Amino acid sequence: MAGFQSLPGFRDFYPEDFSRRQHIFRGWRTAATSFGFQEYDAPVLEPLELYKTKSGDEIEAQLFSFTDKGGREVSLRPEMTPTVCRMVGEKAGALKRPIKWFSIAEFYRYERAQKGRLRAFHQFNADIFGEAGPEAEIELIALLIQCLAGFGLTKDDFYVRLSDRDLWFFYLEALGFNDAQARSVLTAIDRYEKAGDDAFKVYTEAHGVMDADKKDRVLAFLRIKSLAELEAALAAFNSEKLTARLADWRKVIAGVSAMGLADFIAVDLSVVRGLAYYTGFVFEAFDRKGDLRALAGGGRYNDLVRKLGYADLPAVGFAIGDVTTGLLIEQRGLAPAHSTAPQVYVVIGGAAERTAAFGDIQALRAAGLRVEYPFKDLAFGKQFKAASDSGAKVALIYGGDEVAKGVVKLRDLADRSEREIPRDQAVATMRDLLRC
RNA sequence: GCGGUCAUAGCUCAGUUGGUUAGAGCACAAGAUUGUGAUUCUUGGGGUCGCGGGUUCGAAUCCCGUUGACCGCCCCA
Repeated sequence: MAGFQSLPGFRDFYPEDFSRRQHIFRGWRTAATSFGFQEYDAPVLEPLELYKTKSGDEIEAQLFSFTDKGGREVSLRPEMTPTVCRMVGEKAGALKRPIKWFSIAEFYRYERAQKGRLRAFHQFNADIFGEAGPEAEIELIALLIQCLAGFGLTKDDFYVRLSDRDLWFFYLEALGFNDAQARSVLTAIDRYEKAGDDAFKVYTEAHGVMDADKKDRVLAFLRIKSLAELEAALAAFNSEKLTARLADWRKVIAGVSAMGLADFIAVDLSVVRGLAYYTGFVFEAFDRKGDLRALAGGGRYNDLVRKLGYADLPAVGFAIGDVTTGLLIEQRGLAPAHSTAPQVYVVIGGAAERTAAFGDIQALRAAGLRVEYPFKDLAFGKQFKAASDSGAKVALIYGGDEVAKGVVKLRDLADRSEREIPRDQAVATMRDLLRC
């Protein structure tokens, strides 16, 4: 193969691919605006320091970073959260609360590409700033569900696992773990589903063998599958912190249930999410069959805006990726066939008829209809095949007889019925027929 | 960053122990068909066999390197 390849992990979007991508973006945007979120955008290139401050120096290995011609250390954005925190932080004093924003943007990570994970990908991000209570979680979880359900995906296709980092810390504290030990336990929890008992190796190396009774209680917590089980597990502890967290859990579950979305969510404390800046509820969406990577992930990050140098502003947010979402839509056969097909295909008899047709074609297009016609004179048979292949609903036929009579023949391409309409009513008739 | 599998037309693939000019289906284009589309038939364009080197009289085929894709590990904001 001569010529050039695209860079590893980067994709070309041919019209068919682009059409699928637009379908996904449209679904996300429709969901977000119906929830009252406002769209924003930001630079693709940011100071490297922004990401190091948020995630630590190790993050640089995973970034598309370089030194620009002015000697600045910069990076293509690997995520939106630090950027949106900056934007909100800069104007925090002037923004009405709650701040509900979303974006659809491309991100870049210097990682080995795998199924469902590329070096350049798009994400939908939604965040709520300025609301410390679980009302923000209810709103975002409902939006996350709608961002997938809007494509026709159901509770049998995906679900949202809900967990809570604060709850874990309070629970581990009540069991007698110190802070360093608790962090190490959470790392093990994160790996437990995949690695089994080996997940505790790091803990054992750092803090010695865990007391068998404590470990049982950690693993029991991990297996909790419902709010009722959670309440039962915590009943024995007389901890104000745990009681307060439990009250928030009841609010979230009750709110989501009242929206009729209970079947989409599962209590699953095995979700703790890798990086440590999450401060409360965390959640991830997965496909039910479990053969894809996570569809979406998010959680509360109350300290991040302050950590970046701005006001103390509570926040919760999530992101959905286009790659995994696209794979799931594809797998379930929910991808649309033609989203930008012409509505009208104009069939033209010859050179003289072409002149007549052009006037009407321009008028129809100016009226907002999607209209297509063949560049070259073709046999009628060819033109009807092309009309049918194009996905158009109707054909307008400009033959010698029609033009002479001042009419145009309108053919329904589905049932092949035909009728004549006066040329001067073509635009009005077509607008009416196609409802625009 | 580490390991495994793979790479032939736009797509899916065939190609014998190394042997002449590398094939098929689909797709695309033209014609049969100058006023009616999903059929059929005919014809056509399109390949430096991922790239580079080596072995050989001769390489799509064997060897080495390299690039990319897929799978797993690390990581997953």
